[in-house]
Amino acid sequence: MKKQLKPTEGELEILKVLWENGQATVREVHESILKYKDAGYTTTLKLMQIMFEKGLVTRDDSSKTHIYTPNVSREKTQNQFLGKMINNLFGGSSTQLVMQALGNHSPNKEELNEIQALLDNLKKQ
Amino acid sequence: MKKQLKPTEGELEILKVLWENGQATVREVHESILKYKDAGYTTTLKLMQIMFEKGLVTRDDSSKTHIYTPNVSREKTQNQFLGKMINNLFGGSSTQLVMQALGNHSPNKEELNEIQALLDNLKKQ
DNA sequence: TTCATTGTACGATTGTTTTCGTATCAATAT
DNA sequence: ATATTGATACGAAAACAATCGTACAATGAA
Repeated sequence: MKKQLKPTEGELEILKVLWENGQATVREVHESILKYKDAGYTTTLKLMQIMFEKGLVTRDDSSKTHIYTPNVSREKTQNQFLGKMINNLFGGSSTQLVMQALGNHSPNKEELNEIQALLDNLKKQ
Repeated sequence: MKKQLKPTEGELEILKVLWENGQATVREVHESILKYKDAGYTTTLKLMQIMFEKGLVTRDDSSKTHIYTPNVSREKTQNQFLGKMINNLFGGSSTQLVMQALGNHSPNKEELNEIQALLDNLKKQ
């Protein structure tokens, strides 16, 4: 198993769009990013090309407009970042991270129930 | 209120040591980092000097060997990174992050109780 | 056909972070 | 006194990330 490389900040923004859409063209990704920040089209393009070289995405270049697909799972990437964070910032304790996240970004009733359900499940083991 | 700048990866490693020890010399920080990765002493030194310039740490240079103290709180930094992560990787849902963290780094019984307590508290509101 | 539009490729520049070599100073031991 | 040790300062290079301009190809409309 090859160790997955850590996407950069900019790459993450692109992956986010790809994860949400399943796949996308450069144009689509770019439009999506434009909604919240300024950027040149070729900048996004270049980044996506680099991501392709790195293996973070695959692409279908059978037609003129290439279609990109994420090649790393959102879950794996989430865990990668969570792990780093737990180590660097929470002294290795995932519980600390959970507590801090819960305390600061209070979930609503429904979400609380979801978490409760998961918690119950963990307790059973 | 001045917006706190986001420490880099390397800066975070140093802050980690400072947070754990309350304060430390360059030598101490460096020894600590050596335990898990290779690095030159002057590299650590330079980084800490830069962090001083940025205001991430303060230092007491009254004696030859300077003593560094963190100048950003661990909590604030944690939240800063949590927030970024929730946005970039968890579609804005802190609950998703919590679920993922709980599911993948299972806490022990005691920790489960801690979380339960916090959860109960949140439910009351 | 010709022109405008919409794409990709890619080199070059800029900016940021990390790394390291060298100079230098202070304290201490010989 | 001088050499050694352990510290800081700092410039410069290396590595990495992001940005952009320009060239060029394909497509479709006039």
